[in-house]
Amino acid sequence: MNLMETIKRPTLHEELVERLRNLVVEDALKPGEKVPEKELCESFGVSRTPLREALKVLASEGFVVLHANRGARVAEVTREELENTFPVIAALEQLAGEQACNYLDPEELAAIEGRHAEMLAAYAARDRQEYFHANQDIHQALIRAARNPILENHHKLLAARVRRARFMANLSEDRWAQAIAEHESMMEKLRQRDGKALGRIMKRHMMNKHAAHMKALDAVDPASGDTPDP
Amino acid sequence: MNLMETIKRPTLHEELVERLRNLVVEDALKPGEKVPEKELCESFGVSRTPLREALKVLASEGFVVLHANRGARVAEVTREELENTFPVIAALEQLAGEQACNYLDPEELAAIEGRHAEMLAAYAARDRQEYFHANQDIHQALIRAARNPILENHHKLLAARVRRARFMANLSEDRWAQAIAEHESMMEKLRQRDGKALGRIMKRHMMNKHAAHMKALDAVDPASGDTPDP
DNA sequence: AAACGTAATTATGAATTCATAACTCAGTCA
DNA sequence: TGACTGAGTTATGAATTCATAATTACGTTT
Repeated sequence: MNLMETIKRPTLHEELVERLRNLVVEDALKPGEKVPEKELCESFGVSRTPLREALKVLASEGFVVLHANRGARVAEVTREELENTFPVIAALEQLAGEQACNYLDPEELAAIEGRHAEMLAAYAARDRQEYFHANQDIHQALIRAARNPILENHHKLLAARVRRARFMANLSEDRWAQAIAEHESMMEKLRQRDGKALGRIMKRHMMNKHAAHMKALDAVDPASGDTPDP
Repeated sequence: MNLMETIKRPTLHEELVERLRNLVVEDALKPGEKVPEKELCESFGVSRTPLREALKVLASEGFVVLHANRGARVAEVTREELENTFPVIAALEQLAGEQACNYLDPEELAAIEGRHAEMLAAYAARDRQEYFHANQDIHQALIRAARNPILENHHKLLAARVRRARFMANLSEDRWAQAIAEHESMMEKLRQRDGKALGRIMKRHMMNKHAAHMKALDAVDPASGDTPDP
């Protein structure tokens, strides 16, 4: 028989992990904020047990921090964390780029080409929202093309952590243009199925993003953690 | 004041995550086996709540698999998982190697030299147990030298998953000699603080380990998942 | 005897309860 | 005024309870 791999019926805690992680990544729960266990239980209509289970896994993923007998707080997005996270993502993207070219099928390439075109359109229209979405989809598709769920999983978690920082650093015009150029090169190498080159470009692309983020952070908060004085 | 960073009093679920993960990695809980919730509660002297919390995070780490209404089973170590995991570890080790040379201080180098010597002694004495431990310590120290907790954390999790496979593949004499040679090169590059070269070697070292594991697996189970016939 | 159906049992997910640590905020004293 | 104290309140970690899905055991039918 076997109509489906496994019936998709998520348990409460699985559902909650997804939802809470989104709240954190989408900045609905602000860094440093105490996670309001009670409120969330009521608004989700669940008891504390599954919610606390979800918080435990979110903590292991680094989205919240647990303090014994003092509950959970949303993890801060620190400069140090970004400094550490980007290089790891870059390494994973490099690997993904190398592997993607081995397995990519025509439909996948077509889908990526399409999204790439939409991203260019969003750039032309200066539509940051749509640009981010298209950009994210492209990276995700490239990672997926590597056919490595372990890689995909770790990348997804790290990418989510970095995505939280988009509220801190606004894309500069220069960086935006540079990113577009990098994506053009990526598409070129992808069409040629040149994995090594694609990997190198994706790594550099990510390290440039890293640099841009750090520069933007410097502009806002030069002393890296000092309290800003107004 | 501040005598300690933070008082080290792990909550039950944290303690349980560590202990259960060790049981899985050390093969006390066998792949595919149902995790005996009740038994473990009794033997650890805790209620189901913290134990189940621990299982949730172990599941997110990939050490157990949860089936709704059907409890937890120890994750299988499949060929496919190994095929996927090794390249990711290799990518992380490459990054670690590159970074380690930037920050390594003399005491750290001395400690690694010491452990390296002990590893050579274990090799000479054909002491697999001690060899594995020294080897593991060296890799861990190199990762730590990169001063990147994110990298360290992800590497630790992946390394633990692969460590489970050591029961499946016995180190061949050839591979052992090759691994020793690779470690000699690593030490050389480390002394020279040649990060790029160290990274390359560590990556290759890991991919060679990967190949050795796969070869050993082939010898035991050529059809990759078929039931072996005796 | 094999296959099916059904009742009893067990195991699991989730809610609830409970003991205690942490926090709040008057009241006290320097 | 401002720091300290301690009762009262709240929040948290963990145990327990509860409803139900899954499994097992057993009987029935062919």
